[in-house]
Amino acid sequence: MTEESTAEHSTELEAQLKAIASQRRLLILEWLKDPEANFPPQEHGDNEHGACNLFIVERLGVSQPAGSRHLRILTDAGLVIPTRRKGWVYYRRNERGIAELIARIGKL
Amino acid sequence: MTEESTAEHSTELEAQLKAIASQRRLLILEWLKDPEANFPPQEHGDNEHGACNLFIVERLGVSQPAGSRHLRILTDAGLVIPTRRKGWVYYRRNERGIAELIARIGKL
DNA sequence: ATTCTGCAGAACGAGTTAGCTATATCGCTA
DNA sequence: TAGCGATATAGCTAACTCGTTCTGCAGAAT
Repeated sequence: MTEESTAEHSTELEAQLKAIASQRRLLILEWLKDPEANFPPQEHGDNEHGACNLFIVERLGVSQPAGSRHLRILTDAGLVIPTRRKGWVYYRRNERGIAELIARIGKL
Repeated sequence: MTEESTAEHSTELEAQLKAIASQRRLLILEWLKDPEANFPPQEHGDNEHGACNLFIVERLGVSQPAGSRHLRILTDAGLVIPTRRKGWVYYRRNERGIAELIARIGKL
């Protein structure tokens, strides 16, 4: 940490902006607003953790590695949170990170 | 227009997001908040129209064509407004466009 | 223990982006 | 009209993005 220059800040903001500057990733964030409505049923309670990689990949219509990378970019940007559970990885929105990004952009 | 799918929306939003997903273009927008403070003096009143290409280029530390393209990307995204005047082109923030973008992102 | 399933990484190709130099255009001035 | 200064475009290269397929790894199930 101990970032003092604004350059680091800008770099992080830039990474977040690039993360959402993609139609597919915008869709993922939109779908994750309501996992139960947008994805097939999962085991009881698992929707609380979001949706698993496979469902997202299928709905995006891209290969599994491609979807995996999109989710990684969103994760690295602090916009989604992965949860490993019983062999699957569920992704849910990081509302805090998203709110922070929105606040930063609001100062544009 | 009768846009039926949300794709059109997303595409335009995506273009705007890509426009600001660049450190250099973020800097331009920041500097244009206060042209008088960030750029050399120009003819009386001209700062009201923003700053000319040359000053922005010099401050960015890139070649003139590179700066020109950054400004074009911001213009196409509706985030800055060019004003031709006496052989120069002054650029100023398009506060309305910026506010619209911020509002859209707020719905993330 | 082996096998199967879900996810992530490596490696590659196509398309895009960002920088440069050189050249063209455009408006003002003489 | 000719010339000059400020911008924009053309053409090129390097680097990055996003898609693919193939491979690797971890945990569950048989």
